[in-house]
Amino acid sequence: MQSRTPATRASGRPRSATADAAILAATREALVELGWSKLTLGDVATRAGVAKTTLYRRWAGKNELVVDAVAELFDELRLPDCGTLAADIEGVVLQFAAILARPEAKSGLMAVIAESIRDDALRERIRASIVDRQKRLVLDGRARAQARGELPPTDPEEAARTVDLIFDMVAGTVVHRTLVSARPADEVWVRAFTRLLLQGLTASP
Amino acid sequence: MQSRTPATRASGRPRSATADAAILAATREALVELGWSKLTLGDVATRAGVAKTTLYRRWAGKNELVVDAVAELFDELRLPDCGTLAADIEGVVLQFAAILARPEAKSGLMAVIAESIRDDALRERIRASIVDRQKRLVLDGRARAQARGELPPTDPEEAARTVDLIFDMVAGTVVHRTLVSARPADEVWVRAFTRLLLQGLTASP
DNA sequence: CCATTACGCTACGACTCGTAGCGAAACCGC
DNA sequence: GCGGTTTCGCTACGAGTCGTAGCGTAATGG
Repeated sequence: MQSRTPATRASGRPRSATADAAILAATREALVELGWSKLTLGDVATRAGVAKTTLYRRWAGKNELVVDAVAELFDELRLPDCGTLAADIEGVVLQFAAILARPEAKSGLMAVIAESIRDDALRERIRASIVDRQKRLVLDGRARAQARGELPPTDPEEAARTVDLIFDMVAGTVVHRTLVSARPADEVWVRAFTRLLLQGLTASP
Repeated sequence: MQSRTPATRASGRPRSATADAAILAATREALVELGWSKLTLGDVATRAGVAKTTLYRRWAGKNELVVDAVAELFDELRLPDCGTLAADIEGVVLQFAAILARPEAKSGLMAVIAESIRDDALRERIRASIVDRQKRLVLDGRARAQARGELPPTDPEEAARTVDLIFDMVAGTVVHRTLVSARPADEVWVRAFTRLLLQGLTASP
């Protein structure tokens, strides 16, 4: 979404909002049927019922389009309040895993992340529209656990550093399980993962 | 490497082994300079000094070629014996992070994993030549730690299940840190990660 | 020496890309 | 209503890549 500042807004025919929605939906549909590599902008345009040139007027290319299409999948992500830190983690990880289980997320997410390695602007777009919203859940969850007394209090500076680490552990582990090991992150697995994350390897069973 | 079973081996001109090495090296070179998306087989062939048709005789396509080229990067991965579990983990994670820091690994690994989502044969190829070797390090490291008495003994069945989880946590976290968060997995970070992995979130500082 | 396989080279149709140009449509302020 | 402005749909285009076929040559083994 390239937000058009009201200052820049001039008179003229406005862009169709329904076209935006149709294009993004068509992109996800094409991701499911064709996957990333065989997805073409011409095909998406046909599916959405718009001209190919309209796509190029709004997005720089395939990468940016897919980022926006996939980002909408993560809109539903919420931090539940289940009473304990363990339950909160299990709840949010299960939501995350459910999104990653959808074929349009699998096909699109890894591909755009791979592309972002040589494209800083794309990485920033992914960070702003996908990653940061996930990281906020970790931040909020940790703050809530400290308020409950489940975690030892730390100074804010130390906490910020740790949140980055925890975030990489949670998101990275679930992504690896789902996309590399290609096995489902179901309730049994999430429980074992949460226990390991909270208690560590050295804890006795 | 499509191993030719000696039974199938017939007479005729043998395939050039030096050509194989030149092609894989050229592939990594192209990955560094062009990245995954702009890498073409015609370009690789030119760099390697072979004909484009030779490439297609040995590999089914871009995906399989890059898997083999990237797999060689992980040959150097070894499990050190540093005396303690914590030191062993830090050592192997630092090696893994060093490989992932190389641009040819960054550009190629995520891309082929993304492709493998819609291609089971490719996923199997990645598993056999890249993932399984990494997982073996976790398996050996855990066995050694139990022999030292650093981990509580578990029955072999339970251990196998846990190794999968630990592997996803270690590999997933390092990959996410390096490729998604795009920050270096240096010694300071690895120490903090190891501590969290061993002691868990609830441990007091 | 002969069968067999790999190699280098060229050429090819099919496809996708991203852009340009055009007329028509939709919205603004006057 | 009436210009000015922007978007839209459509068509067409050169450029680039793909994967394959065909051919003559080079390197093995029996």
